[in-house]
Amino acid sequence: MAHLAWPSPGIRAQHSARREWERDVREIGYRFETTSGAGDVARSFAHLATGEESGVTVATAGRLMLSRPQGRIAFAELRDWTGGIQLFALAALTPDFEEFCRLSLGDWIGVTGEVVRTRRGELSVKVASWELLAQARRGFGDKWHGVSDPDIRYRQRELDLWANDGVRDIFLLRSKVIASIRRRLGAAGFVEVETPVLHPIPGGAAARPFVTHYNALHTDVYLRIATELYLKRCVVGGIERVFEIGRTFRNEGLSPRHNPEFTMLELYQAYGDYTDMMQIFEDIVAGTAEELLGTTVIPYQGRDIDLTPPWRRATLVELIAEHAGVEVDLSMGKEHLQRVASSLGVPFEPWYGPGKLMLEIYEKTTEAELWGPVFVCDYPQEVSPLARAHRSKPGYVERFEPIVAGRELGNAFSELTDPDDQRARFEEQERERALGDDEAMVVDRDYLRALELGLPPTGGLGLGIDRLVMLYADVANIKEVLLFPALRPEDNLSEARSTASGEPET
RNA sequence: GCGCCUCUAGCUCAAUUUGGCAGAGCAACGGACUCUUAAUCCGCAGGUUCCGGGUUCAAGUCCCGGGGGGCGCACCA
Repeated sequence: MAHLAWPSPGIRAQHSARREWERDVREIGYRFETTSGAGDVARSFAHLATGEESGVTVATAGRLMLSRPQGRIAFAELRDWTGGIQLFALAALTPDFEEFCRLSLGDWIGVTGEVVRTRRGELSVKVASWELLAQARRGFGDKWHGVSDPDIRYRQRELDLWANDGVRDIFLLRSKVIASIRRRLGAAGFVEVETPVLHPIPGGAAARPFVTHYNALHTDVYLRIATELYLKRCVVGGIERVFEIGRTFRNEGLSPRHNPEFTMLELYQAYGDYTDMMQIFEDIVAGTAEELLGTTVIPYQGRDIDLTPPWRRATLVELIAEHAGVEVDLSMGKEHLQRVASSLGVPFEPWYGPGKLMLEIYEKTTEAELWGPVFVCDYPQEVSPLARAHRSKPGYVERFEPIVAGRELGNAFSELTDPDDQRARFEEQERERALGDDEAMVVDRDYLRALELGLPPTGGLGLGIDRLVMLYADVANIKEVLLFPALRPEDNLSEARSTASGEPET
């Protein structure tokens, strides 16, 4: 829907009376000490029989989500992040009973009282005292339907978190996923580090960066598009098992699967190669599923995904043959692969080499068909400037992408360790940039100097945390796993309107 | 960036095949009610139908332009 005008007439009219009430009648507490969460109370007294009074007094706080005043008696539902519990108020027992009945949905209150189960069987706190902690001057949407408008849900996530069941659970799950990965990697001897977000030149991936300006140095800097090069410099420095979970930024369009800032795990292991990385992928993805969801077979968008290791391993060439029905190989040469691409309706630029052509064919015909999980192995060197040449297949590198539900979940390779080879690859990238590839890499001399100190054989991987959480949470849109996804700013709307209506821009 | 869909009260949704007084439920506001479970009942109020033009006696509805969002394509993880 359209953006939300504020303050809207409805809001003003609805709440002027309540502002009076708050100012004149009710103090807002500074502090409230709870003995337990609302949901914790519900769980620990679940055994109470109908009509039974526990004799135990608790103090708990949260938002009022339902209110059913009924004359000399009132029921309400208090909810906090542990769950919910019914409140049971009596005119004869509850202080300021009339005001308690006037509370609005969404108001925060703290209550103390005995835990009882009502005659109708609902576990409740019998309110012996209560305190207003904050007023909700805006509504929380329909109490049955919540708020379904995605624009409101994403722009006002704080409202969405209360109004729609399950939203908060996704973010609690996300937190647990990241905690679980940290724990697993820590147990495997990996050290977590933090490398710069502001890069003098963007590197480690093929992507367009965001540019910003560093005043003190009178120079432009780039928001990182990957953590890769700094992390491998850590390995050169002797941090043999290193990882970072951090935000990376890519200056590209929004989609249900892309946000310009996203969270990536990158990990590097000295003395390892890409086969070690496959094992780590399986351990993280299946292990975390087992730990948090209780199973390695998870439902996703109406189908099951079996994450149980070991995952299928197949080469890019094999999978293209399976799904596109064509035999391809780098040895066929550029012209032949162009003809194959044309016959499949795959568009390409004239400067694409055989490797880029092969990758395009894969991405247009095969990738989305792979339900997986499957490790797609052995990419053309041409499209993998940081990966080490395959030990037995000329023209290819030791690289794989794990594909689940038709999507790349990450990327991994046996790292290129030879500084001369790396320099040549960077220079090749610069030639491609000159030909029109604005995502091609540029020569990173700091990185080359590091390689000249000696990088041992190293396996590395990247894993998109947002996409992993999407799988676990069974959601199709990345915005569902980002608390505050990128949206067009509302502030631009009035400006856009005046521009559209013919007023000159300033 | 391109294509398709969509936008009506604070929220969820109605409004007859190009058109004929813009409605309901919930929330809010006033009242009744001593065991409710989306409580119920009575009353009251609530609108720039996303914005700007146009066609028409008459536009939420039809046409043009713009904006937000969703989905798809493209690019990427």
